[in-house]
Amino acid sequence: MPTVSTEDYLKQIRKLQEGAARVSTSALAASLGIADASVTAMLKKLAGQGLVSYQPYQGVTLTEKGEAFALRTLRRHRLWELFLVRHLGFSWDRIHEEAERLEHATSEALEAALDRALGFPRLDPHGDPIPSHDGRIEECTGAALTALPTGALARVRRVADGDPELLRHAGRLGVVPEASLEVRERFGFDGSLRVRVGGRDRFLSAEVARHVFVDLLEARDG
Amino acid sequence: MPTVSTEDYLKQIRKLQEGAARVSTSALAASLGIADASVTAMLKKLAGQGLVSYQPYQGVTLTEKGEAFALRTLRRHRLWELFLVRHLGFSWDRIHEEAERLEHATSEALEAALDRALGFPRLDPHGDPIPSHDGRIEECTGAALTALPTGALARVRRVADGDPELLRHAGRLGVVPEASLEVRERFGFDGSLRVRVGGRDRFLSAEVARHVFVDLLEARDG
DNA sequence: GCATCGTTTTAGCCTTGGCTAAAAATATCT
DNA sequence: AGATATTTTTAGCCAAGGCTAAAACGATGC
Ligand SMILES: [Mn+2]
Ligand SMILES: [Mn+2]
Ligand SMILES: [Mn+2]
Ligand SMILES: [Mn+2]
Repeated sequence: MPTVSTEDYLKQIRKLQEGAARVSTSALAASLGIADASVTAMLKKLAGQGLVSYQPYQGVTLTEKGEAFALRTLRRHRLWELFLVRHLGFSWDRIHEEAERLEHATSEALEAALDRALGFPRLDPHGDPIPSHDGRIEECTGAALTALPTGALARVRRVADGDPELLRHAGRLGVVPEASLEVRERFGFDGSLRVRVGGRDRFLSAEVARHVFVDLLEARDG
Repeated sequence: MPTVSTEDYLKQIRKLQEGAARVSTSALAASLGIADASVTAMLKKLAGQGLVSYQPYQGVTLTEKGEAFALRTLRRHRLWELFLVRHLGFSWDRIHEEAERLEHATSEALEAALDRALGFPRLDPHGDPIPSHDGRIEECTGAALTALPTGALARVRRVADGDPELLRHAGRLGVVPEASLEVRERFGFDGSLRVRVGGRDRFLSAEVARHVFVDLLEARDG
């Protein structure tokens, strides 16, 4: 049985591994808020358990076993996030820290019960894919909203879940997964946008637009 | 913030304190499944935090602060138990170990959300009282089923939650809180009973009857 | 009143997962 | 290449929460 720390390390390594093949000690330490030296020590333990492949000075990668545990924790995390929103009335900017704890207190049976109660969902409230029970996970598709031309029609697919304040802001504007929007105007000098969403015109800063990912429905001139 | 161990110790001390004023090191150790020496060490730490009053060789009692934490954990435990039954389809004999972990992963906000989703319940699935948010808890009333005379009509108030097998058995017989029953026959030699419950006659061993607590509705001759 | 017995504490050890400061390895720049 | 800067590891420390074995305490019995 992995510990809470083990689960959080593996989950974080997996996240950092997207894009870069090897994860550096310092990157992992910074993202976990833990001292570099402590991470070095932990990586040796994880390697000893066959959860990561670690060579001194060369960073880490997850083994198959490590990735399976990482995905199991991520699945529980995202099931809880959706459950908190749908069944307990939480707003999507308050669920991350709750799920961060609940994911470690979730048995196989509870995971299955959550999944069933939610109708075997494929996406969490932020639009991120929920890994399947047997460890498959869909790719995150969708282009950043910043990439859309004026006049484009698109559907929001996902909003990056890193910053609760950004989530609360986007949520108030109606920029949530499944929402349709149209790019009305682009301000090149600062990268901000005016979009039509939920029957209203909204201004989105570049900072917000960078964190919103969409599927293009139609590109037309404005 | 108390740790998981702290919460479990305080909860257990409170439980053992019912009936006996002071709780002995060995009783606590035995009930937690931890070595006596480890408990001695932990009690010193808890005393240092003002959570228990501890004098060497004299056992412990909870302080006001300690009792407040104990009741908070117990509240979360019982809210989760009820939630698992009502909203996640668990049976009442499988909820204890789940709640034993979830109780420690529950924020103030989550506690409140559970309470609301359940309609501010007063009893858990076993009929045990749920402490209020401000730390009040009702007494466990009700007489043991073994004490009822033949012909008595009663309503089940509570079933002792110590043994999952007993719970599963009682559940299958329909002996659950709120169920009405009538004592049809008493077998003095072994203390077992025949009762009418849920439209059927059921035999209850003394072992089961000892763990079922009822409110007497009417005592009449059979 | 003193020896014995069970309970409790002390002593010494362990693992987990943190920390800081210093040393070593790697990367970068001239 | 050599000097310097950055990254990573090592060394040594700590607190929490366990363990066993031995010593001390307190209750009991004679
Ligand atoms: Mn976590
Ligand atoms: Mn999410
Ligand atoms: Mn617990
Ligand atoms: Mn209960």
